[in-house]
Amino acid sequence: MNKVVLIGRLTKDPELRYTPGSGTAVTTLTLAVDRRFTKDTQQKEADFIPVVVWGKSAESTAQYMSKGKLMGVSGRIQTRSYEAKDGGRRYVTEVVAEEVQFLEWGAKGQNSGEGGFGGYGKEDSGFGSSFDDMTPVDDGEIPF
Amino acid sequence: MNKVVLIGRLTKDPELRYTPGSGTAVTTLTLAVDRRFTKDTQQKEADFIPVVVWGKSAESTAQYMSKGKLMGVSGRIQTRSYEAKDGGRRYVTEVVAEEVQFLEWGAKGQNSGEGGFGGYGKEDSGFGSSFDDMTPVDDGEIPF
Amino acid sequence: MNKVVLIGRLTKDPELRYTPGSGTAVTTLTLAVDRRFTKDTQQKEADFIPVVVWGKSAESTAQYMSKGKLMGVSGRIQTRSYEAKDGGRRYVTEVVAEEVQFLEWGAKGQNSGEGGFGGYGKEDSGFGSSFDDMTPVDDGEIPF
Amino acid sequence: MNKVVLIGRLTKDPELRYTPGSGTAVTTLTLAVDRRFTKDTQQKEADFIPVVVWGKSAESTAQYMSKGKLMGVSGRIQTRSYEAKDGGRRYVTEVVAEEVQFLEWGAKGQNSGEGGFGGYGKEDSGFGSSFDDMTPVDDGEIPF
DNA sequence: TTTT
DNA sequence: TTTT
Repeated sequence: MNKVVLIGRLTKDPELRYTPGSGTAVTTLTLAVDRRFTKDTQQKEADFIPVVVWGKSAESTAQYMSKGKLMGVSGRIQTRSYEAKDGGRRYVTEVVAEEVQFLEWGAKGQNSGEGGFGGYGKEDSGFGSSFDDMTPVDDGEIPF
Repeated sequence: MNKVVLIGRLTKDPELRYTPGSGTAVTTLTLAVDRRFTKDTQQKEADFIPVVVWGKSAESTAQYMSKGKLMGVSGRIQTRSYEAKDGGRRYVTEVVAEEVQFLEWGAKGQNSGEGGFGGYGKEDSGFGSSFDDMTPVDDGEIPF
Repeated sequence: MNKVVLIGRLTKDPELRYTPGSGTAVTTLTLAVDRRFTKDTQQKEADFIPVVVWGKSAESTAQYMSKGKLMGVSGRIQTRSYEAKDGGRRYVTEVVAEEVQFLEWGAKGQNSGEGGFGGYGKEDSGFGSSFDDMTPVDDGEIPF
Repeated sequence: MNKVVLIGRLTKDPELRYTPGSGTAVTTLTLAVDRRFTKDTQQKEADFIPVVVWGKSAESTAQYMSKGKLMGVSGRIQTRSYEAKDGGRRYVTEVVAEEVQFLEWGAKGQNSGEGGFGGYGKEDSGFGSSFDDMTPVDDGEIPF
């Protein structure tokens, strides 16, 4: 059993790539998730969690999400390792999305300033989109 | 282990009560949670999940949430039974919230028509509020 | 978003049926999940959560699980209603399994008394089985 | 919202330490969690997830869990960074336990061979222990 | 109607 | 650096 649910904001615009082999879409992003217990002595009050999205959802995420937008993710924790430039082994722990839900909309460039929208609600005819059509892909194919 | 996470919309305004004994606040509501696999033959495409919120969060929920607003809930599934008016035993399965997150704001009456707000985003100075200060209370005290 | 994870014990042997239409296997069971906060004044210290398992996992569950065995389940909460014999509408809230994990093994009849096994560990060559091949089926097909 | 549930086996005996400041107990361990979709081409079929347990549960975990034992954990994902010996910044993503459940028992040294116990079931008078009395502690206090 |  |  390996289950994760996150609600947080993108720290940057998501990055969409395609695997060299099968050409599967894969989007990477980092979610800033606010902590509940913000002790005053605790300087950092959010966790910055790396997320990987595969398949059609990867493309939707890259299209509709951008820096600062709110997003729900469910999935699992994955660990992998790679060789760093200094020859050392680095260990990566990240969340592989199984379902994504857009809680605020807005592509990159939108909503930046004078009056773009950005809310998510009745007025915007927005609704939480939920995707689940991701194709898990072999680890070896990850292009990063 | 008994863990639940939901994101959904209130089907009605939340109902705030206080326990007869200790006077603890308790709010009940129903979340409509959209299903992911909407097969065309499937007429109902949401689940309507009863949620109970205790303590300070109960009051926040009653204050800031209303019909149609989007809300995140984590908690656990609780079952209990009661005697119906016809003398039969009824079994209730509901979610007891441990943490609530308001993904859209707006009290009852707000946002109804001409131009109230309702979005949740930077423009609205909105941010996802997360509460966790609920006091679990004895089953017997539930006033419904 | 609608996610549930449970670890609990079967209150009875699971019941395996097949849908009239497509003949899909469906197993129903109830998990007794111990509560964490057992206040002394609280007489009931477990929740009894109805679970539905579909497809190949339904058959595995019926085959390997029995009353008292420990089981992990992940899935989602589903609500539905039906007409009771007295003509009244009854509302059901249950967990639909997406993944099951057998934490103790033992078919019905096994492990009952003089020395059957029942543990789950190295000695039993047991390992946690995890299934995910369930076929969601139309609500209307549920044969109960 | 930041929720995690894991069921997996300890890759090594857990390590119990105490924070220099307040003397709070903290146990670190790694859970090997089997993946569901084991594609044949995929050499690694488990994720190795670092877990931190605080407080009284830290001591229980160190006392009752050991290499190979099966354990359930719920909690949240935490990220932090530290300076490596080579001067570079390293980023750590780990799970902070909020609840632990021992699905197999056995201290270090026990269950090693000829006939130690290790199962978890009626025969062993075992029952799933669930702890939740952990005291979250300041990041700066983590002694590693 | 409940499990250890 | 990994468990069954």
